[in-house]
Formats: sequence, structure tokens, C-alpha cells
Amino acid sequence: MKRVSRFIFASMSRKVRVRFAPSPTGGLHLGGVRTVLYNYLFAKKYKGDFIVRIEDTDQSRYVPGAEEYIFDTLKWCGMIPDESVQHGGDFGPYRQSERKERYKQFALQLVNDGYAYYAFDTPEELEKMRQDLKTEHNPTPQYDHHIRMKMRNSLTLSSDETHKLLSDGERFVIRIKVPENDQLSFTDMIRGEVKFDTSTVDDKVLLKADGMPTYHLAVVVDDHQMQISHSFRGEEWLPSAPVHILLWKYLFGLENMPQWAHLPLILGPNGKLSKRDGAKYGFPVFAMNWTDPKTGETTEGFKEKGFLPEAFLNYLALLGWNDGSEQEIFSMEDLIERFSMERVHSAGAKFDYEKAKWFNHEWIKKSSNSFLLPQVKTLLETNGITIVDDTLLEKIIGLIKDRCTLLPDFVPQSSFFFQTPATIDADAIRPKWNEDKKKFFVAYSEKILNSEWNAVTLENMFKELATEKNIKPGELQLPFRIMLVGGKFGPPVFQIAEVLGKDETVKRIDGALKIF
RNA sequence: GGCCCGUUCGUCUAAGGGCUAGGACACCACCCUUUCACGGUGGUGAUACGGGUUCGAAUCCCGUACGGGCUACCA
Repeated sequence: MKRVSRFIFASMSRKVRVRFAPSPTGGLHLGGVRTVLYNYLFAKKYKGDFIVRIEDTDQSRYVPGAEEYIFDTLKWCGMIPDESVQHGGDFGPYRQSERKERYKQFALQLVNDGYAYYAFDTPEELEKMRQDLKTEHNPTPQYDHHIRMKMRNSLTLSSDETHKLLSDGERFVIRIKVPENDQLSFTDMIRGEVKFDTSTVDDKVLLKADGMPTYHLAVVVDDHQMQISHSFRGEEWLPSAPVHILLWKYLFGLENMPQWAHLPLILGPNGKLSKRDGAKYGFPVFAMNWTDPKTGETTEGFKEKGFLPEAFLNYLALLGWNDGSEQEIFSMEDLIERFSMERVHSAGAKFDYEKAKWFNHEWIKKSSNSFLLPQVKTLLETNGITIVDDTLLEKIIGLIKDRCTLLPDFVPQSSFFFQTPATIDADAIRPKWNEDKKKFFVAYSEKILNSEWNAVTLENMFKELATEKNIKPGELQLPFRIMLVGGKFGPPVFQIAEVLGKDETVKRIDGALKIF
């Protein structure tokens, strides 16, 4: 493992302020949630601010409901922003579409300083350029220093022509003028020094024809104005880092640039984890259910699948990070205490649904019955089981939680406590069933009618009677279970009887005896 | 194609030059349990390859291979 950031913390003099900057274009997937988590942990660890900024500069990709969804997800995860569209703060607005004018002003400043230029090329002209220059060795020609002087922009046009086009209202963009032979580098908190040769960097658009900034301009301006100290984002942003370095240099000074960490990607079973393939993988990719407002199609989320947020985040935290010990179960408090960016792995990690489920199982087992109660209760009620006695349900939860990996498992594991089993797995008993056993149960159900009602007594009476009748108690337990539960599963059978109560137990024995 | 990032059991990972390469998930076996689980014990299983440097390399350097990302007026 490469560890690089010792000196970064030494130089961490300013207040820690980090931001999660999602684009509201759909559901929040695994990778996004982990990015939030690392931001959140880092902020809380250093008593800093966690900011959520909505990056909605692409109006064509605006999806209604997506912004709300993001905040709902954060709430479910228990990661509450200190500043955001919903939480206020001194550095707003926190929606980039509402900061439009600021970006333009900086773009114009760059033009004036000679670091950027107006470009009037139409989409058709750009397409033509790409087609004309395309070769086997260069399948995707870039708008860069090689060709900028052959295009229609303020570098090739005279000052008068440029002004005329501008005053005529001709559509234009502003592009950064990337220098030709510059070596750029920065120290990534996870990867160490990363170098770039500016000759391979293209003249990215900074301000679009609709007046909106692109990500490149907006992120730099906002990170500066919001006084962001550390900037964490996915590895897919690494190639555009040189553009951002240049902008920091031109606009606000390299010394004010946040420390960067480019997080490794989370991969699916066959490489890149894609939002669309959620159903195909057989496991969710979104944190919560997401319904596409256009198609009406719903993609299942971890929440609805039955994950506890604690477990979901615990697993995500470990996907690319560990504290060096062999501990795997971490609460949010633990994570805040132990987290460090320098121990984040640099390689991508494949998402393992089996392990995710294991974490959930662990969290269910370690959660108190009362903590689980409201969630299980809701689940049962949506499945048509009315809960009248919370104390009883709590007891039942304690009996069955070892057997539940996902929250919905509580339904089949507990429904027989509330309803007479709809089906009885009689086939499991019939082969070994006989008249003696039947007589045993007739006698047993009579005997327990007058008995003290607890698991221990029930079990003792069961064994005594079996011995009396010369039958091995073990051979009778499975039939008894089937009578009460309907199948071969569930907690110890006498505990089930205890919870069921005298009347119901006797009733189920009688009912089953008619079928066998 | 170019640029950037990466590479330890199937998967997530530990090991900051000195090891029988450790743990977890999954899998298998056994124990516990006359249900299903939990739990316990054990097992299968990895340093991509080739060169250096060194007494000694998973670890440092170079190359190769492979994987991933980026290459939009998307983020």
C-alpha cells in the first residue's frame, strides 16, 4: 500500500471543509454513497464542515426528484450536511444553476488575461473537424493547441471580427487556452505525485453557449468561494485534473488549491458498475429505490432490499479502506475515529454482494431487539400481520434475528407466531409417522392443558411422556415443530410453544393431527 | 490510438526489505444442535510475468502483460 500524505496533515492549517457535489441526474449509486461517506468521515474526524453542493449545470440532464432523492438518501444514511440547499449556510447558493453569473465573470477574466478565448465553432464544424482529423492512430481528435489556430475563435479572428460576432449575438463558448509544453503535477492524498504534460491536454470548454459553466470552471470557482480545503472525487476525474490545476493557477493561486484525493472506483462483476445494470447483477446499485420519472421504471435500492444503513455504510467504508487492524465491524462513531485518507487503497474494488449481506447479518445480530422493533413491525404490517403487543414482538425478534440476513427475512421467520401456518410440510413427517406417535401427541396436548406454561416445563413434560411411551423424544420433536411452524425452520420448538400460548399450541396440534 | 490510474487467495484486504505470506466473505469437512440458524475447529486457495538493486524483495527500480478510467458545449 502506498501511503503518501504524512506531510499533508502537517500542512493542514485551515479549517477542514469538504463537499459532496452530486449531479441530480438520477439515483445515488454505491460509488456515490461511498464518496459521501469518505467526505463525511473526514469532515467529522477533523471537526470540519460537510457541504453538499448540487452540480446542476447541465440543464438537458435535469431530472425532477433527483435532488430530493439525494437528500433523502443522506438522511437514511445518517449523514447530515452542515451546509446545503436544504440546510442553509454562509456560502450559498448551494445550487450551481443559481450561481450562473459568478462563473461568467471568471470566464471573462480569463479571456482578458489571455488564458482563455471565445470559440464560435458550431457543433457541425466541430464534428467536421473530428471527422477530418480522425485517423487510425488518433481516433478522437481533441480541440487543442494543434488545431486551435485552424478553428473559428478569438485567437484566429481579428479583434474587430470577434467583437462583431459577440455584438451580433453569435453563439459562443469560452475555452481554456492550455499552454503547450508545461509540466503540471500535484500530490494526490491517495496516489502521491501525479504528473501531466499539458501538450496532451485539450482546450476544454469552460463556459457553454447557454451561459452555464462546465464542471471544470464551476468546481474551481465554487471550491474557492466555499473555501473547500479538501476535494475528494472519483478516480474518473483524474485526467481532467490538469485543467483544474491550471484554473487554480490563473484564478486563485495554486497555494489556495484544496488537497485532492481521487477515490478508487467501485466495480461490478464484469468491470465498471453501471447504474442501468442494477437488475442484471441480482443486487441493488442504488442506495434507495429510484423511480425514473420518464419511464416510470423503478430500480430497487439497498434500503428496500432490507439493509440497515449501518451495515450498508460499514461495508462501503471497507471497500477501499481499512484501519490496519483485523476489525471489520465499525459503527459510524468508530469510522469517524479510525478513518484516514492515507489508508484508502488506490486500486478499484469489486462489489461483493455476499459480503454486503454478511455485514447486514452481523448488524442485525448485534442490534438490540428494541432497535429492530419499529422496522420489523412496519415490515410485518405491510405483509398483513397486525402487531398488538410490542413486547411480544420484541421477544420474538430476539428469538429469530440470528436467522435473518436481510430485514424481509423477519416475515417468514416470524409470521407463524401470529398466524396458523397456511401450509404444513406433512411430507417431512409422513414416512416416519405412526399410530403411537399420534397417541403421544393426543396425550401431550391433554397434559399441557393443565400445565405451567414455559419452555422448560413443556420440554420436560415432552421428554417424560415420550419415555413413558417408549418413543425417542428426538423423533417427536420434528413433527411437533412442523405442527407449530409448518416447516423445518425456526427457533427451538418449546420456545415457540411458549410464545404461542396454550390455546394456540393445542389448536395447532389438533389441527395437524387431522392431516397426518 | 493517446493520456492517466492500477495489479497479493474467486472477492475485500494485511504485511513500510527478513514469512509457515495473516484476516474476512464465499466454498468444503467436522463439532454443537434430532429443525433452520448462531457458534466453534480445521481445510482448499494469492504476491501477473521478466529483468535488475540487495546477504535478503509481495515490498524499491525498469520493462512487458493484463485490467480500469478519461479522451462532449455530461458530470
